[in-house]
Amino acid sequence: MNNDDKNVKIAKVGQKVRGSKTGQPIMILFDLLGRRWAMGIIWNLSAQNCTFRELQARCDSLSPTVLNTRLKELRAANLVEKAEHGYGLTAEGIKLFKMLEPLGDWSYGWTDMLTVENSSKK
Amino acid sequence: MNNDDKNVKIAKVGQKVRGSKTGQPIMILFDLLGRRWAMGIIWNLSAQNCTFRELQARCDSLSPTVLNTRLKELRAANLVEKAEHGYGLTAEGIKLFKMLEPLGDWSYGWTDMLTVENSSKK
DNA sequence: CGTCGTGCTATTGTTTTAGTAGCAAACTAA
DNA sequence: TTAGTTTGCTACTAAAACAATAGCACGACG
Repeated sequence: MNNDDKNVKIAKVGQKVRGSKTGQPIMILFDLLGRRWAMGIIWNLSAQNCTFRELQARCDSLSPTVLNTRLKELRAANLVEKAEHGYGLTAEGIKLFKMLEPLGDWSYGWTDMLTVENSSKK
Repeated sequence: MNNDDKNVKIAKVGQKVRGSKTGQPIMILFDLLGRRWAMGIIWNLSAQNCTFRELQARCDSLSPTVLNTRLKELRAANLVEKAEHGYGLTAEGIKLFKMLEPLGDWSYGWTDMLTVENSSKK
């Protein structure tokens, strides 16, 4: 079961990340989070633990291929783990979420601003 | 010059995002930031304004195709704008960066933990 | 005039993601 | 026991995103 995880590409410090060759921690993190649905999965799991299919439903029916890939990556990154009821965030995952949390409120004002801009200009 | 921006796909509130059909602001944001180098560009611009090529160099020589696409998206999202010296963050972009900033410190501990884990668990 | 740096497009090939189907294992109830 | 569900996940194919490289139009400078 853990053998699969060996194939998951999570960069180590100093190693090349997909695009980034500097290997700075922040870039490794951005590389991981900058994959489709990575942050969405963390966001949804923060609300409550989910089974594979629940998570899939919450993430707008994303394909199981991608969900499984993301889960492997996030588990390899020690942000997500198998829990009682499906999957859940690890302690580190919760810490990360706490830092992302403010984005939730901010995003409302941000999208409002975009809407106003788009409708007012010309 | 602004005509190009019309083709940039940034979801409006309530609209479908690439994968997400819920159209929640936070998912729109995650969709935008969850594209390659989006957060890396914001991170680099927070340090100082950069010309197109400087930014390219800082972002590990990412292809101009992608850089230009990201810049269009981020400008459409009102997070990045043309500044005196190349490109820079908007006021909103700076706010966003302030929220991402804690990730920088945290990521060091996080990658350390991963390294220890990987080397200790056979 | 040449030549330099800038922002950017075009082209081609590779990688990622989407979309769908379906299977093996665990559980449920008859 | 056996049939039906649910769960986690793999296989396959097509579409989209991205990488890599070349190079062009423009303005500044000599």
